[in-house]
Amino acid sequence: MATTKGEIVEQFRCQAIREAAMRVVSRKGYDHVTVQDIADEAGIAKGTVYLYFRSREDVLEKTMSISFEDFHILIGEAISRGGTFRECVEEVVKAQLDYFEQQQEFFRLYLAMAEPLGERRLRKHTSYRTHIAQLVAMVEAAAAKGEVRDDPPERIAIALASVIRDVGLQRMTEKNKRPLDADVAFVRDFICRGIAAPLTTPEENV
Amino acid sequence: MATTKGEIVEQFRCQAIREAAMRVVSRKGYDHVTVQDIADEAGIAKGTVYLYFRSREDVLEKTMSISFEDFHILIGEAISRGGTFRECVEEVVKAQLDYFEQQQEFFRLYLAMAEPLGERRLRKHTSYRTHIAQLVAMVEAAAAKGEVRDDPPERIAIALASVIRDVGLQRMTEKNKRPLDADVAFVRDFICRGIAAPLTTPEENV
DNA sequence: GGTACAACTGACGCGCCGGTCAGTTGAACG
DNA sequence: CGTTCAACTGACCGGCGCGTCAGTTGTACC
Repeated sequence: MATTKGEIVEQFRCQAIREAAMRVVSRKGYDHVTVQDIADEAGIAKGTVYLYFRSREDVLEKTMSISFEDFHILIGEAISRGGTFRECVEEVVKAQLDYFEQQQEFFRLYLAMAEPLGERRLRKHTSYRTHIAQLVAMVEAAAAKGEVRDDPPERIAIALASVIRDVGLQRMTEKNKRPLDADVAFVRDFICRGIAAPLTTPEENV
Repeated sequence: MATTKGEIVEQFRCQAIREAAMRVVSRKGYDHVTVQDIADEAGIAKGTVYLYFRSREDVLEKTMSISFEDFHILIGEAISRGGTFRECVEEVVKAQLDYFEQQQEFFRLYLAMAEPLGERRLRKHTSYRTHIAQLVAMVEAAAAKGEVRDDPPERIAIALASVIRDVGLQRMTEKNKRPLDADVAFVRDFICRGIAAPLTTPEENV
């Protein structure tokens, strides 16, 4: 038997705990989540958490990594959907803002990870670095085709991620939302007309 | 006597504690600072802290507010130095990146405040809102003169703050620094060519 | 020197949290 | 029904951090 009954149960429990952890992190923030919180949210005893994870940090670490997997795939698809750099940006922005809207819990996790302080995390988390690396690759590809200015791709990628994140955050805290498309267009134009190659002068509007 | 001897001593102590708190926050991050840390850094006993502040939160709150005062003044001056919107942005970017470089302790504090999670802080801190309000006012003034696109000033201000912050952060974590001017120019062009009014097509370079 | 008082100290109380482990539950099997 | 065993539980331990307060120190005034 490839997967025993016990292994199936283990998978199920692990997933339930991670999902609980995600919900709790989204409510209380990474630093303020206790193991008891996670256990309560999952409807199990605290000790049970330790049957499936080594420590609190282990739970949170794995929760983040796995939550980011879907996100990475999503962004990867968005990038490959776009042709020009402008289209790529539009797809990425749309994908991110939409996903943030749908998965508010994940967005909070994303914010927690993007938070620079806390020493351990300080942008060092693998998932976050992977995310940035995706954007850097996108920018480099565009740079090779002469579609973007000759600036460090890391700078551009960071700037892109920053703007998307903070616009997403602003959307979350607003009561009456702007249409998603309006913000997608805003960010796309903001980015593209900010880093468009100097040669191509008359860019389209909206 | 306007200010008694006791009041002078009190002012002095309060300031010493706040400065100590700022240094410790910059090392350990907002959430992980203990009152004992602050007391040790200030060279006093923990109990003494409570003679001048009501609680740990009170120390950190006041530390933030007062640290931001200088910052607000600095940014205000930068804005008033600039003529065109482009110049204003250049001045603000330069002022911020330079200040972040000089006052790394403050920059960490700034990052801690910009962090969205943690409920209490979540962009609600007065100092941070004032900071954004400064930028919004700058954008609105430029919009009135037709220098920027017709997008919500809040969006533009947030985007500006985001880019500056994250570029500053990237500068901090890099070992071999780019010249400050290079990053100032990068952010300025990034912003301006991204939100320049559609009419003025041929913008200058660098 | 003696007194009074403000400033300061740091050990202590208390509650919280991560992690453990002896005990309980319940399912599977004979 | 009895046995076995893995899964699960939650009381408990050690440590930590906030805030307190009885006690100490230093200073000003008599």
